[in-house]
Amino acid sequence: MFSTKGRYALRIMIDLAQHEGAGNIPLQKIADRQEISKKYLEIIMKDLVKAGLVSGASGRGGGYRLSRKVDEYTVGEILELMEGTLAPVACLEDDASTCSRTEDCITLPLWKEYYDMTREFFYGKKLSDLIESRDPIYYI
Amino acid sequence: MFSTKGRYALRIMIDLAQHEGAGNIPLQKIADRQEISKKYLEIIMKDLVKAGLVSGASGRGGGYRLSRKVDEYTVGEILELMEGTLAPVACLEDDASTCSRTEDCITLPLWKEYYDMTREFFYGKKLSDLIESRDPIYYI
DNA sequence: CTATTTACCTACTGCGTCAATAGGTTAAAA
DNA sequence: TTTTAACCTATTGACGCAGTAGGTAAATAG
Repeated sequence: MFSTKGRYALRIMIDLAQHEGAGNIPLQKIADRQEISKKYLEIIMKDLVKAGLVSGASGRGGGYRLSRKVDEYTVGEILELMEGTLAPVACLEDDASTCSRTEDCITLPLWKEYYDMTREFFYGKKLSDLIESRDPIYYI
Repeated sequence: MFSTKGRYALRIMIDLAQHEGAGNIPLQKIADRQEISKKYLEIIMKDLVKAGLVSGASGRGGGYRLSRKVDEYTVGEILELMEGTLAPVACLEDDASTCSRTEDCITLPLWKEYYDMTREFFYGKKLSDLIESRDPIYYI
């Protein structure tokens, strides 16, 4: 199960993408639109800023904006950033301490195959793919 | 991340499959071979028995055995039984109470597609597939 | 220069689930 | 009747998730 952090982060990124060109977006706006506590979103934003996915500006007229073009983000990198890993088992994590059974673990190839499939799936999806499939939002 | 329950259950089923024809397998044997506490395996076995995947026999000469042929189990049903669901988000669970955003949730199709892919993957793998790919084990 | 707006920072916490452990009772066979 | 093994109920420590609370720093408007 994906945690709220990963799911909310994705929704934040989509929200920012949908309001691109509107300058900096205050977090309160996103919180209102997405119906998520602003306080909690702060935690998620911190990670997104730290990783360079978005940039924040303080003060009046401040807020957040995407630091790249919408089609230059993959869903995979967003999820992996927030979840820590997309691996289905600990043995497959980057920093996994090799367990004694690794050599002839009969289930490892299964997990590996699923892991590869998962990464291909999420890294193959661009942020823009999620938005383009929807009807455009018009601002009057 | 899959929990130990799901992963251990799979290893138990593989162990039983590999020792098919040897009558009932006492849980202590499996615990020793898999290096997992017998006490903990009892919990998992209870679920497997309850679901009818294996059958247990008490008393001397007792133990557990598969209730079907090895190629009549899918990895998916074993994992889903132990994990409760394979859904990546709660909204997709069978008993999910529809949330207010379901109608125009922009991320739902993504989760749905991943969920479908996951189920196809694991239900497409038979227990026998995991074993046949390995060198046979010889008993002297 | 001051007030306002906004991001940024550190710390804390309730809650639930995971991963077991403990200690028994029933069933069946030698 | 003793041994073997499954079956059953209860308990527990640790950890992470999801969220709160309360403050400080930065930037702009007036």
